[in-house]
Amino acid sequence: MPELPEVEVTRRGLARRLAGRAISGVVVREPRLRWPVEPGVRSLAGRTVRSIRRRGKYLLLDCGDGHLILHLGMSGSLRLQPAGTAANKHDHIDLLFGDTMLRLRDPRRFGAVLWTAQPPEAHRLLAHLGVEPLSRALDGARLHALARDRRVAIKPLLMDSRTIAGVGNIYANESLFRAGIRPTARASRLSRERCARLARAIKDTLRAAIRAGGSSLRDFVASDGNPGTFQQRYWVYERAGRPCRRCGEPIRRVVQGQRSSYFCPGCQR
DNA sequence: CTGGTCACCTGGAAGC
DNA sequence: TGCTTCCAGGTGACCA
Repeated sequence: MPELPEVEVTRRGLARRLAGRAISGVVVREPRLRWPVEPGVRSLAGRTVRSIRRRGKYLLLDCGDGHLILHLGMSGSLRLQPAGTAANKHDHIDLLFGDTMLRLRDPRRFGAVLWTAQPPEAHRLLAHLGVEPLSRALDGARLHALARDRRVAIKPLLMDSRTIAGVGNIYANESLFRAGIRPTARASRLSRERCARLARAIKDTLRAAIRAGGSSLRDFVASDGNPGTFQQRYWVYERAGRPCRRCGEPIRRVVQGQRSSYFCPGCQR
């Protein structure tokens, strides 16, 4: 579920409450996530969380002598609750901070909790991530350069984390609508101008989603337990057959790389 | 290298 | 009501 905006909303909520606080205990109820939760994670008590950063869809908790790397997969959420709150099904891991705890819930268990003593950017899962979409590094020229020699369609390219980090299925679809580009357009055929438009659309879409608290379709809640509302503003995502909010033509659905793509045949070329 | 497919896992909705 | 099938915010591994 969580794409960049949901991870960023989570990060901001956690940073406000946890930065500078010491881990007083760790509870691992279910270590079978995307990768087994390493035994070392159970012995983090005593360390202080200095800061919380984000790279793509990864959250990085700086603990001084190492980083805790968190990923929410398809169905994960991180909530701050009073320590001692009864655990529900799928509440796999708690990080205790005195009277507060950070709790990972993840029904599908595609998420990850990893520890690394190396700089996190050097970790094998992060080392090959592409440009941060909200950074200045992503602009029309950069996107044009990334797309220029690629035979794939633009939509799967946007979702390829080695190219751009953090754009998932919802926001790839929504960004392409805003840019007026069909998801099936071949990346290499996009003009410099259309790439500039798309780069702006990606940033505008992600920023608007963050302001709305992210999207909550099934599972996602922010660290305070509140759902996001951006799903109410979708132009195309999960709107197949319904009229385009701009021109009225029915939204179409096609499948690319086993993921659903949605577009308006009138507004997107 | 590239592009395409499969696998991992659970739960909700739709179909019969 | 109950069973079956399909689908879902991700991404590493594997193949040609």
